[in-house]
Amino acid sequence: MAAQRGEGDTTATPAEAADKERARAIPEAAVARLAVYLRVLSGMSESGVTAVSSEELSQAAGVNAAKLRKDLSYIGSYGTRGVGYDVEVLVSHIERILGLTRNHSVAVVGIGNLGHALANYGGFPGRGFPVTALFDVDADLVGIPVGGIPVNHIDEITAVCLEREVSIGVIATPPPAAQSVCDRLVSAGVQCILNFAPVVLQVPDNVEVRKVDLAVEMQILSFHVARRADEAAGVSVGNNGLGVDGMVIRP
Amino acid sequence: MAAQRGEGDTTATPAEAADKERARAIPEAAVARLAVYLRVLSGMSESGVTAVSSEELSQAAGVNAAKLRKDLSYIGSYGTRGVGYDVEVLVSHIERILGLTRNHSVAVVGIGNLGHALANYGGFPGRGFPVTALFDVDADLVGIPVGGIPVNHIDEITAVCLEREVSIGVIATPPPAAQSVCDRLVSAGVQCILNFAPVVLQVPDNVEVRKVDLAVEMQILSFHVARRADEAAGVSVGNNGLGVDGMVIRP
DNA sequence: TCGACTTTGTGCGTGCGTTCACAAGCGGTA
DNA sequence: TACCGCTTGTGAACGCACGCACAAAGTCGA
Repeated sequence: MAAQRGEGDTTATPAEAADKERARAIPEAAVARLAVYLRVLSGMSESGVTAVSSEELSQAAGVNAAKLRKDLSYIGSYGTRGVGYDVEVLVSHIERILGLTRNHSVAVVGIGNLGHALANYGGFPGRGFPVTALFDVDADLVGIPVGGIPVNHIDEITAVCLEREVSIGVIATPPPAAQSVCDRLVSAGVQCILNFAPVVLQVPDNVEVRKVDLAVEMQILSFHVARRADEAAGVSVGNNGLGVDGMVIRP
Repeated sequence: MAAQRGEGDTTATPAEAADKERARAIPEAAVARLAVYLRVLSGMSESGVTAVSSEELSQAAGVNAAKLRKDLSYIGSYGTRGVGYDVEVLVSHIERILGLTRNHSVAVVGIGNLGHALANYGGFPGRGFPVTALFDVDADLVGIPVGGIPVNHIDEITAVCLEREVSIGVIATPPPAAQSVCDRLVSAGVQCILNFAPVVLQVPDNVEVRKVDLAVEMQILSFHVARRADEAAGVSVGNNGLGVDGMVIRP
């Protein structure tokens, strides 16, 4: 911890090394937004847009312009002052930082409703994530192709994942099976797991887990709607119908 | 902004008002975790567990014990020192804070692969979110029941949502349709939207949007795997193969 | 009844992330 | 070539959230 930002590295290609060096310092939240910027930029690129200003891009991505510039500054200085950013240049740099240059192959475990949906996505939007393996416990499903890929039995996870060099595992199983599936994926060398099962997974330090829990998302929304309803009902900070100092905000 | 925490409210039921008062102060991040605690607690309750300490609960939820206690303190003091928390009590309080006492009915728009999966969830795990309406543009789908609910045409969103008092809208359409669908939901009075389409939605201030973007999640994972690979390759802070001070951490 | 132990609730310091504001830099123009 | 206006990149201040560490408070046993 608290490693001093020593600028004494002299090995490797200058630009490359600088990127890797920087990758550590990018805040988690900024990484998520970079992915959004990439999506917007890709759309612009397809529409023939070649240049964009931070103001335009930030609006399209739904964030603050200053925040966008700071986020982009984490990956380097690729803009032109007085002009803006070259769309293609930004796309390629963000892709490199996000590690999208290497092709990640994805395995989906649990071919239920959600698993089907994921398998049929077939190469997630924004490309670069080909689904190359599917697994399920149900013997009736084994061998049947879903989205063009045949389903393997769950016991084959380790072998198949090693063989096809799967780098990202997606868990879409019922909750009780999730941990066991996770363990198998880990033992197959998978270091990234996207978990749709409402379970807290136990993994070694070298494995990254992201979870998507639809019920949690719903409950967060529910919280906000409840808060809104309460505010509307006038149960706010000593609010008796008037503003704090008798002033009406946004009449 | 900067409203002083005035303790001069004398209206409404004491406990209720205190809750609403507090709801404003709960950090966004804490709300998300409360939902996780609720899930874990529900599981414990079903297993017959009646009491739990912050240490146990925090481990089950995968967070720091101190953080858990702080999160729970946002909703009130319902623990017993020297003992712990009563599971049922916590469950009911978290449910109230998250607004789960009122039944939210959910509409899913876009009955493709993902929409099917969502519709078949039928009342999301952890109950309280009954799916009561489905919509799609495809005339062939209209009338066909999915997960027990017949599909309506997308033009009927406003009427049906108003009639069934839908409070949460889920957008699972292709990207180009998302904004238009969103607008219709909003005009039907829906104030909470869960958006699976990779698009930045424009909504009025009084509407809450949460987005789930699978490609973004993948890309975040990709970033981490890339960072790990770089570290392993030795492109770290002046690392020449040895630890910072020549010591091997975790041999 | 009293003491010792256990666990909660929270005040406070620290670190991270966001925002502001402005200097630096570049293209266009005369 | 020199000036002007526009946009980037970033230093610095702010605010929030996290985690520590401890006092408060309750239970259990003697």
